[in-house]
Amino acid sequence: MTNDFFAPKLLAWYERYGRDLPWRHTTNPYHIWLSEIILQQTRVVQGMPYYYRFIETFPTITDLAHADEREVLRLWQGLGYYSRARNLHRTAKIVVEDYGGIFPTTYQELLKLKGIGPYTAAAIASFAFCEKVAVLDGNVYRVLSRIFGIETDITSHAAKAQFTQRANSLISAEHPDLFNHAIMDFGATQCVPVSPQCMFCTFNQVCEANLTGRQSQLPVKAKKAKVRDRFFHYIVLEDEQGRLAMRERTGKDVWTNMFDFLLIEDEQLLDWETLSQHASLQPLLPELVLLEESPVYTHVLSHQRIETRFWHLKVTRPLALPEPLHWYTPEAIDQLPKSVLVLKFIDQWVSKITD
DNA sequence: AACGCGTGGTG
DNA sequence: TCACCAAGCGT
Repeated sequence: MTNDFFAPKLLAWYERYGRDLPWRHTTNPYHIWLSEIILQQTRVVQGMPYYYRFIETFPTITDLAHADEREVLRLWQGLGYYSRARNLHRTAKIVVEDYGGIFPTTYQELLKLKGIGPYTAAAIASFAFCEKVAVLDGNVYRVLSRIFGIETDITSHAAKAQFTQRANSLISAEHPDLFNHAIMDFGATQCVPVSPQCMFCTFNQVCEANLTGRQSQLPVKAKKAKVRDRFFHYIVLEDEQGRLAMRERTGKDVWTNMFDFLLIEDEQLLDWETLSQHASLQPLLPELVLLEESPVYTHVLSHQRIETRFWHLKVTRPLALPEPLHWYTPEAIDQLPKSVLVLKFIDQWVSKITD
């Protein structure tokens, strides 16, 4: 199929079958930026409520810039990939402080901002400023690899260059914004990864994958590495006023700047006999009574599988906590950003104390 | 330049 | 149970 034929056909499909999504009714770069960050590696249904909550809580980028990172992370809680929230906040501050609150308007300028890579820069540039630059995301890889029968491994750098070129050679000059919305929507709803209904596809007479029955083989994608197994023992200290000892995570591990409990990690799950000999517990043990040993929670991330047991302990006398732990009331805990793993424990703990 | 970074849904 | 997927980015 010729290049000239592609865009009109795609746009005709979009006009009829495109989804009606809130961020498609605006050219406000702040709203578009926010939606694009939320939607990175995230389904529309999962991101939608977060989009509304952020717009409501931070109506302008200035409001976002003036917030505490903790508040931003708390609002992001449950969405995952939390560096997106940290970078969102950093970039909001930079735009407000260094750009006078005015979002950069070109692909090249947008690329300089933290958290904005090639995909997001193209999305904002085209949707907010109608720049003629093609987006390249998982949908676009899939659609182009199938229609044009491209067998390059899409995780490779060669593929990135090849598909970028191809997409930019196809993009509509009159409606680059609509074209980008359309090709992603087409991938998301028609040219789906598994069992696409090619019978009803507007491209089925020209699609290389359909014509040769290779839908399930395209796009070609290298296998991911196996996930790592980890074993967490969370020591949950509760004082006589019903407060819990929590700390902010630091470093480059998962859940940076989010809150959890005193953590003992090992190569395997340990029983209390062994766990209680751990050095970090020795100064505390004389003041502690073991209340409950939770079942094992298996928390699966894209790259790790974390088996966790929570050890709920009560302190019998006022206790000076070792840094960086601090006591938090249930109300304070609610305001802290927490991983879903920690949330699961907190939720059953709260339901227990409130009967 | 591979790898680390979440969560929830699906077949 | 498991592999794979969902609008990627930073290092």
